[in-house]
Amino acid sequence: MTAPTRPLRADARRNREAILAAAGELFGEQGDEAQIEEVAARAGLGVGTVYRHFADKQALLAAIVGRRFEAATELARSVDELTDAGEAFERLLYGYLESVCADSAFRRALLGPEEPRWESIAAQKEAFREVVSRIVQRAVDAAVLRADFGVDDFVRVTRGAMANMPDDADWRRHVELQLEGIRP
Amino acid sequence: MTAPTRPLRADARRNREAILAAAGELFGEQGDEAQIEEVAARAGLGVGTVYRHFADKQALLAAIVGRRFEAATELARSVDELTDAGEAFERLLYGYLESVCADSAFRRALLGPEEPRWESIAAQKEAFREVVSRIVQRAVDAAVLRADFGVDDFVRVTRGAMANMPDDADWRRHVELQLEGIRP
DNA sequence: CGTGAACCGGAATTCCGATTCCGCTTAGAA
DNA sequence: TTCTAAGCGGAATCGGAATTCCGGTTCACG
Repeated sequence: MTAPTRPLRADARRNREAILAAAGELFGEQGDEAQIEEVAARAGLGVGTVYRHFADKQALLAAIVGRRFEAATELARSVDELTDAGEAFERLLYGYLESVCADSAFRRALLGPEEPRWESIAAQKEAFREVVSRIVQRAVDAAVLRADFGVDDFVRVTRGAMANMPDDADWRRHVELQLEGIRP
Repeated sequence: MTAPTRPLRADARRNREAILAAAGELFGEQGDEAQIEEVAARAGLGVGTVYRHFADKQALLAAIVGRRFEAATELARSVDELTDAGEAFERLLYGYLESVCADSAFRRALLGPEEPRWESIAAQKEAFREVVSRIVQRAVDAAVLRADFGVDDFVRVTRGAMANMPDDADWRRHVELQLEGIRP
């Protein structure tokens, strides 16, 4: 598949990071409305350079969102170490939602419908889902969550909270209400 | 304010309705992505005619969304007639959500942040909110809802459900879970 | 150093949907 | 029936953002 690509030249690698950093900030603030030209400017580069590293805007967006998923998966893995299933679940829930709250591109990617648009990060999504699934199952077994609660419900609850972002007080209140409803 | 506008010519009135009908369908299916040219085509008219009736795309969108709000308010008023406060609340909740589910432009207008964009329908929104407020209050007084439940929570819960649309099974399940959480 | 493959910058181009413009048509008052 | 203000159609224009292109620059290997 991926031909034996020789490593990037040092400056190119640096620039690539600068682009990802700039895009991370801008997409985080403005979602996909942020413009490539602005990303390039914030990275201190020309648009041409952005396009040398990413085929198109969508690819850049996907790179960012993919990273967020990876971070979320890492969070999930780390809370899964906790002995207390209930605590693991709550930490996952809030930790995940906080990361979503902080990035509107991530948020929109999650709230929007599955589109062919996000094919490229299907693997990351799946990885996250798997760990979440495990944590939810543990919480159910520990009778911290109602017996019929499943991963899909986790998705519903979190999407619900996202719909009340970015105001912090707002979504937290909504999560509290929901927590009342998903206990046994 | 509104100058003594003489009534529209018969054909113009008919066309205006055709445009609203076409736009209602298209925006309902595709949200604001639907194109004016398509609206005009479905109404069997030219784009110029659409612009003769509505200043711009946003105005047309607002006209549609405003109508949805009015319908929702009417629904709310009618369930407010019911004696049983609990039933009134549930009928409002589900009735409202069903109408939202059926129209993606309405949904997006509700899910998106308040923008100056929707100024023109502020009155309709406010009217709806007021009736909802009354119904929620009755439900709280009747101890059908937890004492600290307010209109804002109604907004949170419904936004939450919308985030899980348009799949029907999905949002209904989510509402059920939430209902568990908002009872006393 | 000397070279050339990799890179970079950013003006120019492409795309695409909203909006305008104006000559033609028609309802409906006289 | 006539006349004209109100309406209509849709090609042409505008605008704003993505993407391309290519002459000039820079790393890094010999």
